Amino acid sequence: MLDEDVKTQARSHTKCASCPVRHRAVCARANSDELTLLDSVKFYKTYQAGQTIALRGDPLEVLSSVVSGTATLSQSMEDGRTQIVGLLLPSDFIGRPGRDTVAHDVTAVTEVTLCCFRRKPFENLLVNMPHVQVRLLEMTLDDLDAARDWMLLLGRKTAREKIASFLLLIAHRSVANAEKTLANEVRIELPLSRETMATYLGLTIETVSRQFTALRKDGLISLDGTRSVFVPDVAALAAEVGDGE
Amino acid sequence: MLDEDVKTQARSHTKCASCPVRHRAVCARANSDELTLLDSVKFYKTYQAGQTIALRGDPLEVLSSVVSGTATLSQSMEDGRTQIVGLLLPSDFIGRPGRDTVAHDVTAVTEVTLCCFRRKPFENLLVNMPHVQVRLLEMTLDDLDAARDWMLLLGRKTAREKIASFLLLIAHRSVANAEKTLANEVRIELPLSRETMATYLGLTIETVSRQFTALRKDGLISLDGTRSVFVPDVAALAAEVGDGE
DNA sequence: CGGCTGCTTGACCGTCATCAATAAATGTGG
DNA sequence: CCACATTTATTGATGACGGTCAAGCAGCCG
Repeated sequence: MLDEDVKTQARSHTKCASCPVRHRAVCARANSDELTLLDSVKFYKTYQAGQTIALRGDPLEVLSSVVSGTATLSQSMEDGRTQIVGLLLPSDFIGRPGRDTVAHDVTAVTEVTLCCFRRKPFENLLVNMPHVQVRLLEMTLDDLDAARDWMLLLGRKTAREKIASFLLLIAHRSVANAEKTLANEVRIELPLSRETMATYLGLTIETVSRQFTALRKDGLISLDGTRSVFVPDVAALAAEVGDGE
Repeated sequence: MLDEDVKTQARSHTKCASCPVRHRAVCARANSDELTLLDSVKFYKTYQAGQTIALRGDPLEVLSSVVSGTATLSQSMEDGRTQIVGLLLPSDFIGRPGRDTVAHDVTAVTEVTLCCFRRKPFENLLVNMPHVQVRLLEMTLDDLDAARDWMLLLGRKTAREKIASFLLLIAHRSVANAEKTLANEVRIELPLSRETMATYLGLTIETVSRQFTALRKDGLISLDGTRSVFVPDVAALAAEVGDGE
């Protein structure tokens, strides 16, 4: 992990009890004893939009949960072709106990605040935190399912279907806070630029842009600026997905 | 899971001690106590090539390890487009403790023998098998890394790169038994048909076939029949991958 | 107001999918 | 073991989808 350029306020602590991701993150099922353990070793860290949080191959010294903001996991080829292999939204876990190097590049796309644990102490504590251990397995399995869903998107879906899938994914994840169900119409605030979306969807920026225009002309979405999307008929957009999600 | 058409010899037991995947599967780190527990509840089951092992949405009653043969995990859209999201080779684990329905279709591509555990008893035993629990998390994390590597392949690689990546993947996995390193030249026995490869690589069968002939004409591989590939210069083939694998 | 960055639109082209016709491999019954 | 049928693989012709290159446009900040 990179330490430079970290804001000074970054290392402020916050009580777990008032943590916005307390009930969704790796600590979701922790009992009070476990929470006390975690609380004693955690520290916050904030990254600015665009900053690199970790690079593949780096020594893996810190594990963390996303508290706020959006980050990406990505994988690159030598010639620069890049694929985002995971979106990291609040409550997502970064890093892998039992491994000593970083497997994928991690980048902040908005300002990101992480709740961090040094890896070794965390691994040692883990044996005394069975609920955390179980939650970690559960979250990893969820990530695996999500990755496999994305493989269908990358391998088989058309550009239009990819965009529709992405919009609905963001819609779902942003209401996940409250209820799990979506209204008939939704306003979505995109956390990603066109370029980042393209990298996530296995497309180019031009194709992403064209598909947004096409969906707008077809009345399936309307745009307010470039980051705010209004979906007047969620079911109609969902019909563009093909299936699966 | 489907019970019909299962061979009668299928439920024969085999001692764990003589199991070919004893040191790589979910039981790899099990101590003798844990192994005794597993041994008491496990049963073998064999599926013929082409048989469906489980379908998405089915109640998830059985977890298992692949003992021999090859199976696929796949995800389909309503119109029939299908993406294979995981190859299941000997030692791989099938199913997910803590979930009650099957997440992906599982299909035998060769004759497959599974070492099965009923889910509920297995989950109950799991709390008394810490080494199995840890191994399961480790294997899940490995699967996640593999899935993410595949996302790069599906999203960004050319057809030629995909085929080269696939050949090397199979080469690596088939020598994983012995040492982890590859010789200068390798003979690969493909466990998959052209069609199944296409479904795995996000291509069509025609494109797969064309790329095989292209690689053959370029002297990077030679074919003996349709399933046996000889790679005279592994490094040369690896140079076709672009990166990553 | 200019300059920057990010987005959109257009013209063109390449890779891979589609459709279609062999060819090779595999299986079956006489 | 060979004729025949069926499945699987290869090869060809053609076209569409999305990539590439390039120009214009919009929002943002000094």
